Amino acid sequence: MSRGSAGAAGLARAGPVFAALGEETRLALVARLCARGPQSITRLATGSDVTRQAITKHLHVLAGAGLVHDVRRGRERIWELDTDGLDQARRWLDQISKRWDETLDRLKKFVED
Amino acid sequence: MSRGSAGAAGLARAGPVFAALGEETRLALVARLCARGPQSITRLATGSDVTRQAITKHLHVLAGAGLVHDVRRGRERIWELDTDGLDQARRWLDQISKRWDETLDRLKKFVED
DNA sequence: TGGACGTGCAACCCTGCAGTTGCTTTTCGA
DNA sequence: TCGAAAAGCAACTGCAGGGTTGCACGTCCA
Repeated sequence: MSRGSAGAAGLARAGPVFAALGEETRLALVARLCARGPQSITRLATGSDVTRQAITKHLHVLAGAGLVHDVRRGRERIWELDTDGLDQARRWLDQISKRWDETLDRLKKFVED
Repeated sequence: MSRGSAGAAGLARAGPVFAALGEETRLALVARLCARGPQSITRLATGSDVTRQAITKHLHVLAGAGLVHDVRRGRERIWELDTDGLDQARRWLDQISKRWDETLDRLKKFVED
């Protein structure tokens, strides 16, 4: 595979990221972490319409996709955003858009001949 | 929220896009459309490990998220990529990354005082 | 005009997973 | 040291949605 992050490998990496973000509660979680900075689980759960346990599960999914990571602080567990996963997904979208344009150009030339 | 596409409105739009891309079959479908250009349903189904009907459902989900659109041509229905949806998702990711950096800077200054 | 091809529609099965409840463990502070 | 706060663990429920099968409908062409 010599095609960069839009190939099979990049797809395999971007998949879990999109899957993680493709859920309203998790997307809201990411947005909240982004807006208000690193927070504990209970803090994230207050004001949310789901249970603390649900939040915990979602955070682990996000962590699995490389979107967040946690730091223990006393009896608390502080979660904060991880931009690496976001960059991964963005790069994939970039590549797809670019290659799509190239494909259209190729088809256009092919038709014109 | 008057902050552009990273706000609640942008989140509401980006959600379906991520949800659509957050499924292996659909992600592969997008990649395939990107690499080989516009194709009919049966063409997309051949070589895939799922049924034509499954492909059809996935295409409708992608269309709902503004990622693909279809054109009838005789008895065929040709599907092609729609970069608008991709751009939408990319803008959301951009905003999140940027605002996250700003948040970290704010927190840093707050701690240093 | 009839058969082959491409697609649409509807009912159905079943797995994954979001969400909850109840309990235990760990840590802080008075 | 003891109660409260924060989080972890495990079992359970319910439903959305991915996938299939079967059949009907339009379209092309020999």
